[in-house]
Amino acid sequence: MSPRGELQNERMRAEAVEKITAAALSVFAEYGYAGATMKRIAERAGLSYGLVYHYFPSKADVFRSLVDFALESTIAGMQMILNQPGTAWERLERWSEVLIPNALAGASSRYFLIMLQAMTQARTVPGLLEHINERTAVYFQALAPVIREAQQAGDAVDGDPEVLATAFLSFLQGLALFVFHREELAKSVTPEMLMSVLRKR
Amino acid sequence: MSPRGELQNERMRAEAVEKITAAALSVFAEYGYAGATMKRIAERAGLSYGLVYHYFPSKADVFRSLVDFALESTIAGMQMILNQPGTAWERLERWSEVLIPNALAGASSRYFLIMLQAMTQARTVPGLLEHINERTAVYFQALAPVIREAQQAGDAVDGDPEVLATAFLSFLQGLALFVFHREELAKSVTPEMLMSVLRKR
DNA sequence: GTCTATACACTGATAGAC
DNA sequence: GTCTATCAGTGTATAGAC
Repeated sequence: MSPRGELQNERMRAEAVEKITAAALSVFAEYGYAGATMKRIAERAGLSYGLVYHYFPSKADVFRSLVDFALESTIAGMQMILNQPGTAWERLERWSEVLIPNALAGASSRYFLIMLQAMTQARTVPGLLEHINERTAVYFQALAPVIREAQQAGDAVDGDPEVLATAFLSFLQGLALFVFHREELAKSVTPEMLMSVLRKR
Repeated sequence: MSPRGELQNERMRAEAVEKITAAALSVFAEYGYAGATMKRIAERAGLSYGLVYHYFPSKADVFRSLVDFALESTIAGMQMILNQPGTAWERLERWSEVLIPNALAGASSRYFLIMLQAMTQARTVPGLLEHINERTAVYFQALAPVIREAQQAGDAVDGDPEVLATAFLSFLQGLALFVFHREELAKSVTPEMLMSVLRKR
């Protein structure tokens, strides 16, 4: 029997981590941080209990990695869209059109749930709250100037751009929550409704 | 020593239940259902561990009583305001003006957090999810006709009234979430912003 | 790299004294 | 009515075999 190549090992590891991450995503979204168990994550991943600890030092670290991915990928997506050409209002509209399906359907909707779980009950995870506050600040830093630009163009309603950004993001997170309980209704909410928070009357 | 009167006993019980409820409200809001412990609730109430179980059969029951109070009191408040005289739009505005401060400040803001916790991670509490879905249906049943009336009067935007109600309530719940992380910003959100979701353009 | 078995701490709930 | 002590169950994390 020839020894496994380093490349093959790397692939096995990547696959295991992938399985654990996917399972953890669904378990945390469903049960919350405290309610989720490592046993359940291992089962849903189809791996043994011990192996999860081979790849992640602790339950908190599994959760942190999910939160980080959720934060970084949405931030990257936002910045990409907001930096494209077009008027400020058009760029905000384009972002909404991406955001709404993401928050309400598909795999990425789970990440919105994870963020919700993290924000509501991750006080027990050391440093997580600070990290979230730090990274979500980026949303405001990126959004506020665009909103201000839209105000100057006469498209967006008057008011503190950061407050408007807060309203916008709150609305979005709230929608992700309602998908669980009123799925059909929540999925009928349109990007236009989200934009109505910012639109000049 | 004269025996305690029945009246005095009743008062002691009411006081203990009050203390437990207040403590549980803050602990559940802070840690979530699974993360909260009966020990912590007893400590925060300033009572012994055993006494909590003397008044509540289980942790789930403590939580359920909070969720129930949150649901029933907001439903009662909503129905009272929506049944007052005035145009449909005026009544919706009046409700928003009550809702925003409630969701964002004071003791009742905690109840919004409890509802959030219940909706995100109360799968483990038997029957709770069904109960929530049942009772929140009342919101839609009460809101939809008023929104439809406002549409006919030309004040509210077109679209399925239930979907609009979903957007409205999602926004509100999302705001309650952001109070924890961006308190000053969230508190600057106005009833007018909430109403913009429904307003005809 | 993957697994099973186990140590150790914590939590929900109960029993029984005062 | 209020308390302390305790039981049974569960959960995180680790050890060590293959």
